[in-house]
Amino acid sequence: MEKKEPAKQYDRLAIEKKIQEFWEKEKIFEFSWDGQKPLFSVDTPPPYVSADHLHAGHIMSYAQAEFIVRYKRMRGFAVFYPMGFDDNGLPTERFVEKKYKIDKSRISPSEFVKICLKETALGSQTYKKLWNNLGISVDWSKTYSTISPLAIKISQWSLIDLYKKGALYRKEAPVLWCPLCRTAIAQADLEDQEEKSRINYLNFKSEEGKNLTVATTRPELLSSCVALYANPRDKRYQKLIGAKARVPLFDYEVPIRQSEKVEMTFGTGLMMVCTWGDKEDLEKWQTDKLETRSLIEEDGRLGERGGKWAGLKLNKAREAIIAELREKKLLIKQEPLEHSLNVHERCGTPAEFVLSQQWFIKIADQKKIWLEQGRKINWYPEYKIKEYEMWVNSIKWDWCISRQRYYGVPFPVWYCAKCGKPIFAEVQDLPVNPQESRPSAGKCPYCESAEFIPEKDVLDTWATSSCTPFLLKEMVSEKDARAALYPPTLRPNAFEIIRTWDFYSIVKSYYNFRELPFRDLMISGHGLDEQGRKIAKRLGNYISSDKLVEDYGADTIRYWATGAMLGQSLRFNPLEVKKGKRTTIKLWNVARFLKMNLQDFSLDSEEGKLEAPDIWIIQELNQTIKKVTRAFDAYTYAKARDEMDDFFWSKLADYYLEFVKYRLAGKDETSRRAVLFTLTRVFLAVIKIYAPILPFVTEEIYQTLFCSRDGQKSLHLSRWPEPLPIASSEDISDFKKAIEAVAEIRKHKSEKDLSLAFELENYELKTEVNLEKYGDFLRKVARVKNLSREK
RNA sequence: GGGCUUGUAGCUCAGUUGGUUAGAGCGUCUGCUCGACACGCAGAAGGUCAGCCGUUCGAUUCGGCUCAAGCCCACCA
Repeated sequence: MEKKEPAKQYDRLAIEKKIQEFWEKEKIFEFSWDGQKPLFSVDTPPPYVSADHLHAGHIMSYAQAEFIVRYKRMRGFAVFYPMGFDDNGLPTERFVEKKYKIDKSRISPSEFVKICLKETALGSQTYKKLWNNLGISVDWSKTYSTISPLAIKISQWSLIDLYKKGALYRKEAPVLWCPLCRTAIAQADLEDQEEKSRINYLNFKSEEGKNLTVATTRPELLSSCVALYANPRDKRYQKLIGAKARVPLFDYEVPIRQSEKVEMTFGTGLMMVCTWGDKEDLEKWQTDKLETRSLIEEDGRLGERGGKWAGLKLNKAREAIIAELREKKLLIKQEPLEHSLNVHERCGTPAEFVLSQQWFIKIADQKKIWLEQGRKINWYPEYKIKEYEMWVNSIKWDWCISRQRYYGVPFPVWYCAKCGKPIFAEVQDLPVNPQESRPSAGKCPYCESAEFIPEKDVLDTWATSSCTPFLLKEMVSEKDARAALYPPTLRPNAFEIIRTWDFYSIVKSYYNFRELPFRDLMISGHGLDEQGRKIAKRLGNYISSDKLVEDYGADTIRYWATGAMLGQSLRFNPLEVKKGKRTTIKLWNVARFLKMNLQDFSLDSEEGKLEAPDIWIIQELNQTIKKVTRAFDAYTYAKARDEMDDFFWSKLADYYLEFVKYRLAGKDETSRRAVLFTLTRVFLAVIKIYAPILPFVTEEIYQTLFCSRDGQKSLHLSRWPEPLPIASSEDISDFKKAIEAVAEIRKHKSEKDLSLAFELENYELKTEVNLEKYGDFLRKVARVKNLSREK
């Protein structure tokens, strides 16, 4: 690099841009493996296509993982850091529908898919730009898309493998259904939402014609009622158990049954069970083998059984039925009720149960295995495993993976037109789209028929992304590396996808390979606004990530991201960002100082004689290196940053640099050389320990000052610092008294409103310092002519 | 109702394997232009470590309870 006097002010924009281009041009972060180095591979969350929602929280989460990546790279690991884009499935469809205001009934599936693909390409460009600006050291030659042929192939293979192993099955059952998205969904796709509703007391009739009042929040399901339940200990209803009741308005009989689970104090103590209004209904229906009177259609309207209300949407039907009940004096009363509903997390629509044929992966019966596998993973922070365990324990049903949508990974299966049996694609034919091809065998292996019906459903988006641990290695051509890259070392992600991405990955890796999907799991928290609220556009507290990086600079924003311990949420406050900016600039200025003094100096000459401050700073540095290393090893980047700040600001900048200025300006060449030797080595180590957090400014300094001396093309390819050897055996344990003395004199001057440069005529020290040893040093550093000890 | 997390300076957060005066940054205040840095430097003020009870010679730290906040799960008849 050309030798030029650095600009007086740190030009953050220009330098970050320059460094970014340098990394890209020189392919600094490209994966290469010699078969020897230990590998460190990262299974980064493939973000969704819609990049326009990115904010401080995303920056925080990706940066926190990236600190570790940069650290590991410098520790000598061959880092494999690919990036993926999740552009498949429902989230993408929802995004495209909204953005283009598309009514899917008026557009062909292929048209729609085209738009999805276009948006996907746009989205990945946005991400690439942002991550580059932020200094996320991804190997951009290794990117995947979850709708790419490779991803389709892998996730189809995984399914076929699961089918062969008996973990995948198809059945007709009441499944969780989103009436808006018109597809089956899984338990993990549900979210709670508080709802203010009403509980309606309405009259059934007993066989004797007496009123049986039942409380229900969902009168629209009346025509799917299949039983009433009472608690066997409830004296009011004991003699009714086994008898029948007549359903109002629809006038048919249902049995009255008993269950311990019925809360006697809730409502009237009589519970109406429908097929199917909620989980409880489903359970009773299953265990007591109740009649099936399915009602809700796939579009969320009442079906035929709804009588004159058939075809109405559920909420309309509810109002109409309540009106009729009221009119016929069958409605006794209404009470307000607050409860939470299970809604589809993608669209907020209350989930229903709809009877349909779907594909499932067995998970509900193997909770023990999932818990065991979970415990084998290293959780950072450790307590987050509780969230996983709680989720596993709350699983009620197998994982429904078929979606009645068209943008996604197709199911690799046909059904025999004659015998109806599923015929899976051959592994060597993958990827396949059954709608565009036929089974390669040509005929059904069971009945020899040659007619097939292709499966139209696509896979749950998580059924693909849960394959990323074994998809990643497929991007590498070297065979040995492939084998070594599975399972990946680290998975970093935010806590809300523990129950989806992490859990499903554990399931898939277990079924497919009897392996863990990753070794370490880093769970990040959320970025919050200044008041501690979630960041959301509708709250008006949203600042785009592009703007954040642009306004504050990558190093500064990254520094902010160290502010939260792993797993904790972090508020974004523009004022808080200051410290990062100051640190960046301070590093820059120390580099200028060093460069100024190095101009006429060759470091090829000998070391000089180290003096007490030199030994002291090296000792301090060595302690710091150890602490920072330990902290990064434990993924506690916040602690690492604290340690380096403490050394750099309080030891190096505030003290050491002040201690040595007189020696640098002085005539004693031996002393001067000792300073320069110490300073270059110490500062190089400082640059290196800051490199994972502030990669831009440290690289710039490395390039201008250290590149030729340290011998690496980039700081980020250089070796992590080891503690420096100290040749001298001089005991300097009393030097901290000298430091105290300096502080004392500084304080004295400050109290007297004097400049630190002001030379005191006389000063009597309170600090017990060895003046014979450090008197000269103190007189020069603290600027006192006559220095003595207080008597 | 259950689980997890959090509660420390005005604000954002460290910390304490139980031990003299509890730390940082931001903010505030007082000063200071020494050849790295005013995007700076030196200093100061500011805390019943949420509350109560226990264990202990000693508790901010350990245990129990209470209160408050956040997240998740359950409740949805």
